[in-house]
Amino acid sequence: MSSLSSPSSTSAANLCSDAPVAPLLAQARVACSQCNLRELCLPVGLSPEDMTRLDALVASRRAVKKGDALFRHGDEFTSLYAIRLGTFKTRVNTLDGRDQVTGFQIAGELVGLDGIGTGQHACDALALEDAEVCVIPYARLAEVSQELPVLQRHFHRLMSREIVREHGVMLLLGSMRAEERLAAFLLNLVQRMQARGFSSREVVLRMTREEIGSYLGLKLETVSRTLSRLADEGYIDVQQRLVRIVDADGLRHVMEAGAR
Amino acid sequence: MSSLSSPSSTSAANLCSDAPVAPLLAQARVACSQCNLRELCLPVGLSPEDMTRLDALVASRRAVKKGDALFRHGDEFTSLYAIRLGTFKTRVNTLDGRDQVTGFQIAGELVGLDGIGTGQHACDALALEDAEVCVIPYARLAEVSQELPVLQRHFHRLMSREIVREHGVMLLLGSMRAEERLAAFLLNLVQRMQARGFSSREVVLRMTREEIGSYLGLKLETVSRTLSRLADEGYIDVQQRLVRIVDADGLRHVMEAGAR
DNA sequence: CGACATTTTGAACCTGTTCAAAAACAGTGG
DNA sequence: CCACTGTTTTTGAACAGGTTCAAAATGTCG
Repeated sequence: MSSLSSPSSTSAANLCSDAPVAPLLAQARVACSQCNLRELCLPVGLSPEDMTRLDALVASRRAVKKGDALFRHGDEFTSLYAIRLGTFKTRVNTLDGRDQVTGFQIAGELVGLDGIGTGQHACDALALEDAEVCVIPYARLAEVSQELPVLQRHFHRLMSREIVREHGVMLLLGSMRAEERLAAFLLNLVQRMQARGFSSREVVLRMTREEIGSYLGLKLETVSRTLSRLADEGYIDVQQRLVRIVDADGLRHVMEAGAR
Repeated sequence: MSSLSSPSSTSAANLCSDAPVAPLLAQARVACSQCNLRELCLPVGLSPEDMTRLDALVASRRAVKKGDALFRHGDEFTSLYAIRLGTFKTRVNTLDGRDQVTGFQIAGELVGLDGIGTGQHACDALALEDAEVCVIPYARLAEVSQELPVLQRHFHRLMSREIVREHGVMLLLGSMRAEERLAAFLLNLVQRMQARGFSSREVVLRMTREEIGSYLGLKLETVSRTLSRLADEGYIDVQQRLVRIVDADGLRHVMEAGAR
């Protein structure tokens, strides 16, 4: 299971770091069928035979160092990326210098769907810590899913879920107050970590207050203040980037408080 | 399916109003290949032959009366809907009574993608005026696109574009001020209408100030006040629901003003 | 025409922002 | 390992944009 914890920098170390642009991992190809994220990632629901087809599809792995971009707005779209290790943020930005974090992605999640529409990526994907992704060439995925209805359906489901996830963010941005946004954010994060075998009581925030603020439509000062308030009220315990969930039900209640 | 609808429409005229649930239009099937929206809708980029396959796919039409639901949150997902006529809003709502308009859809646009993920619709789609849609059974679309790579790609593109559109809304909700939001909203609407052959100088808002407010994360009073302000400043001319764009470049400037 | 919904406008209020400064932390090089 | 520098976080105080509450005006539909 992905060592989300720790500076893992050393483990992502043995890569051929001399590759000019996309450092591909030298290590033996680990197939989807062997991956411990297969229950969360693309292969969900595939039969063993179908999974073999998928193995052939995942061309390579790629390491992305903390702070580096997996892709950037405007880059030609060729592949989707399944995160094996690490955390990413995606963000959109406008010509006039506005930007907005559109999501944080962790192991087992897919990034790059934004590029299918125009053939160019519409956002940046940046590694918040040293990371590793599986490269899935879209053209091949399209071919294979042409023959594998199960895969096609699953892929559609993934895209649809991304749309629905974004609906949720719109709800949050459009109708929640700062405390509610933070509560929702933390609960969501913990829940996703839990699905990956991590504690449901603790999260290490891989992103800065400013990045959280951008995602939640708040200023970093507000994020900081609001976390402090949630701590004062006894819902959480904040120690820098380590957040302990003291009262999850209470947090859920906070999240729903503003609605009537 | 839903036809939450009503005393199934009289004005949607010549439909077999005895249909139990979904009033299907009796009139002769008008194929995609004949539709004047084909350059905007699903068929985009299909060859004449491929278009014939698509014709076979579109099972029926359905009329939806103003105020009625095309589908509702929780309804079983079976089909996508291509809007032939009229305007819809989609909205999500939470158990605790919050809701948020996630988009306004007009002729040539597709609704229902939210349902693919779970097999149930994740939002409501409501007609803002009497409307008519083409019903596209998802199972058949999946089958056909299995054999028509072009269609598959195009469908992927549509979903991806929806994701990117929502990124834009997140940017708006997360980082724009009221005046900027309204400017962006109006410009976007006008632009879409223009692509359908309508004036780029005038729009009739099919939705209330409250609905606009929900979409833009503002209260209806703020929407009203802000429209008045934009009018005072000479960018637009507001007469109830009719908005005339007096100075489009100015509006664009307003939209970008807040960014630095 | 009358009942109801929508829109506009005003005034007080509140939440989150802005500006500012100090504290805590992380990474670098000696 | 420690000192040093730059970044991130916290907290305070004044401010501003949008909300809330309220009432009047305008529209819409039966």
